[in-house]
Amino acid sequence: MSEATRTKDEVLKDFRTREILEATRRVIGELGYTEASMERIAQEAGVAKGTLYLYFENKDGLLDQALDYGQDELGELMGAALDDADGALARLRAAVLAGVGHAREHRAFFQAVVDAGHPRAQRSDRAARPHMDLLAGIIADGMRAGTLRAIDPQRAARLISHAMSGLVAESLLRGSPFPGEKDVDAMLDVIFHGIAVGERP
Amino acid sequence: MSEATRTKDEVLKDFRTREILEATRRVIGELGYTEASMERIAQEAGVAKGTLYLYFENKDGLLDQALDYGQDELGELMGAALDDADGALARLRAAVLAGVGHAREHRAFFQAVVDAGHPRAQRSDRAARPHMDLLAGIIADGMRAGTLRAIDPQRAARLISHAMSGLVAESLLRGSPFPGEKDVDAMLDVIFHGIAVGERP
Amino acid sequence: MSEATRTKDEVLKDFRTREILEATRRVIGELGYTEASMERIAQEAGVAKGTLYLYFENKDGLLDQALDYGQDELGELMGAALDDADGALARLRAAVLAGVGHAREHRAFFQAVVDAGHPRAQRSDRAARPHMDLLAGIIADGMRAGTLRAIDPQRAARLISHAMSGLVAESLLRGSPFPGEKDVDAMLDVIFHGIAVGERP
Amino acid sequence: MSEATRTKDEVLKDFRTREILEATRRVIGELGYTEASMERIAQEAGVAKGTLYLYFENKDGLLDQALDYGQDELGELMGAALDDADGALARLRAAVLAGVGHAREHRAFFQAVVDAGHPRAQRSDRAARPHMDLLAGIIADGMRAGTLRAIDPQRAARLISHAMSGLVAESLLRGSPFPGEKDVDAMLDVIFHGIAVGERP
DNA sequence: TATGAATGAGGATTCATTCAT
DNA sequence: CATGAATGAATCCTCATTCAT
Repeated sequence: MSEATRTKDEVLKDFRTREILEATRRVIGELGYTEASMERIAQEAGVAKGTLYLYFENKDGLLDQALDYGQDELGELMGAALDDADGALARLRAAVLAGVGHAREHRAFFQAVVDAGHPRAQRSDRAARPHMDLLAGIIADGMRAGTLRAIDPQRAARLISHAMSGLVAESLLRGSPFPGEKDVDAMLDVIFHGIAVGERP
Repeated sequence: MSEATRTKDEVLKDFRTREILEATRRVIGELGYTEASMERIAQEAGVAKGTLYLYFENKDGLLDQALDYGQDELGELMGAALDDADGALARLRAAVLAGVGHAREHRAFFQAVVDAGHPRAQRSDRAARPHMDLLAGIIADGMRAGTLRAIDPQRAARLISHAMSGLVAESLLRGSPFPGEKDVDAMLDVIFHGIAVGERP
Repeated sequence: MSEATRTKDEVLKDFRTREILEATRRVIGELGYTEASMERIAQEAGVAKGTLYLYFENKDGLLDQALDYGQDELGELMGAALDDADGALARLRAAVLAGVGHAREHRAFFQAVVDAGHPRAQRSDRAARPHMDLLAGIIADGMRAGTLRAIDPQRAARLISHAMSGLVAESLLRGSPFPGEKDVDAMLDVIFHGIAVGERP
Repeated sequence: MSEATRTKDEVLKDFRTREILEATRRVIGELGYTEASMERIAQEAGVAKGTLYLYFENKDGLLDQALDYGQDELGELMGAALDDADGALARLRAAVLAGVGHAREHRAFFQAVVDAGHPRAQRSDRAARPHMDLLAGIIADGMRAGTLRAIDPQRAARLISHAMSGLVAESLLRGSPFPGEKDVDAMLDVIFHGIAVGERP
């Protein structure tokens, strides 16, 4: 009942919370957003349906937090991938590859995390998405370093994010193989160097 | 009488079909895909629930056709916008502006139409999306004319499409003003000229 | 507009009425009672759905009259079969064989016609079923002629009717071959001679 | 605790299952098969609509099991009635009286249970009806004991079953008083001793 | 009279949420 | 705290019936 106990309880609570969020992600990744039910999530998390309501307000809250959780993780993954990369272009490439790798693990869930147009995304509390800030940061750095043209980093970051999302989405849509390095490089080639011929503005 | 009558009936049927599809689009645009109910769509179309089933097999069929209808309309709008534009870049710009204009009218519905990752999109019979073919065509022409670099037109078209979608999505997400010419141009600037400095490959 | 015309109209009306009743019977015979819809009946009769309501009050009325129609026809069929038969037992046998023959043509419909327990039967205006009166008549005659024991003709007639119905029902239920003469004779053997051994009361 | 609890839960579950089945029977008895709705059954059982789906797969499953439940109960009732009866004829009479008694309690439901021609009966998993086996057993015994003629026990059992069903059905149809001992005896008199005069085959 | 498009009440089923244990 | 049985609002869909043409 002392401080230590309370802390232990909180740790436990955090642990359970995370477990449920990861179960939620797995279910969304497997069944898609619409088909994810509380029943199925509870099953996946190994708890009873009612328990979900001890940790989350309601379904909306659970899904929103699962999104946020995914956002954070995606941001961290992309951030971690930067360690080995040098220069803005290489760093952007590493980040995107990490993002696509994340998508390979979580499929449908990835869409919801990245896609700003997703019905759920519009309701989420959190407008800022960490991985976008990360991309924008790299771009801003690149501009300062003279590697990149003077452009709006936020805009460019969004563009890259949506391009990455689209890459994955297309493969899901067509049932074609998951995008590999070649696909990512082809996409980045356009974003890095443009499609036009001749002088740049 | 038979022929005339049949034709008249068919015209009427087509008219009603279109009315229902447009009502469906409005409802999707307002409530999103998941929340669009047959009840609500019927209300919006000014018909009874049962009437929807005279024109469409079931809910899936209605939503699928609404998507196709949106796809076609978007393709036509973008195609029509090309008449006044000269050169690949100008034509791409015109097409994207037309697409964004379409989105202004239909908001959330636009997402479903453009977004390949949307759950519904994966079920639709139609894998090809006309507006993508259109964009790819412009790019291929531009390459032949020497205005554009040698790239994969399909990939580039997808990139532009997703960028366009993302542009709109972000404004919906943030509640910020709808993207105008300035935003489109900033986005296209990156795609046209790339973000990198220096020699192109 | 004169009497002749009205008569002609009436003839036409009767003709249509009969056509619809026979279509109804075919549909019931094929799909069963529960699955028979106004749509399907209209289709089978070659008229529009609305037309059914010009000839019958509503679905209940149509089904009831179809039952009555079947009752009358069954009675007539069984009556016609008596011409060649001599003696009460032979006449009963002929009647039952005719009834079973009718059932072969109309299957599920027959059940509804004969089965007093059928949900519909309980609502029908007509309590008396002609074929029962016919059977009762034969029995009464047989008693007068000394061929049959002194029993209640009505009760015995009902018993035979239900036995006949059961015979057909079992074959429908088991998917076994339709009852033939052998099955009918085995059933009648019991009713004619009883199952007991020894003196009769 | 685990075993005891599980047992207690199972007992409770069985109890609820039975309650719902009996409610179903009451509703069928009152409204007939076709008109029995899940809504109404839930109301009768004093539970919510959704609860029905915790105990039964769907409507078909519920109705099927209600039939089976009725079949079993009827068979048990008829079986129990045999204890006090001696000799094949007396035993058959006791069984039929028990069957009619069961019908008095459950009226229209009884029809569905006994009537092989009922649409539902044809779908039920269970082709064999216990009370028929019981009757057939008595008859076979009687034949061995020399009390009954050499006949097909199965056929004779079916005949008796349908005769019993018809007896009840007629009283329902006519609104006449429920069949009493006198009616049963009159019916059995025919089946026991036949309607014909003179030598038996 | 005949039609068949339109209607909307009604029915089966699902699933987020609650609450007694 | 945890459970999961129970709930009932909400949803899709069918089909008997009506009515303008």
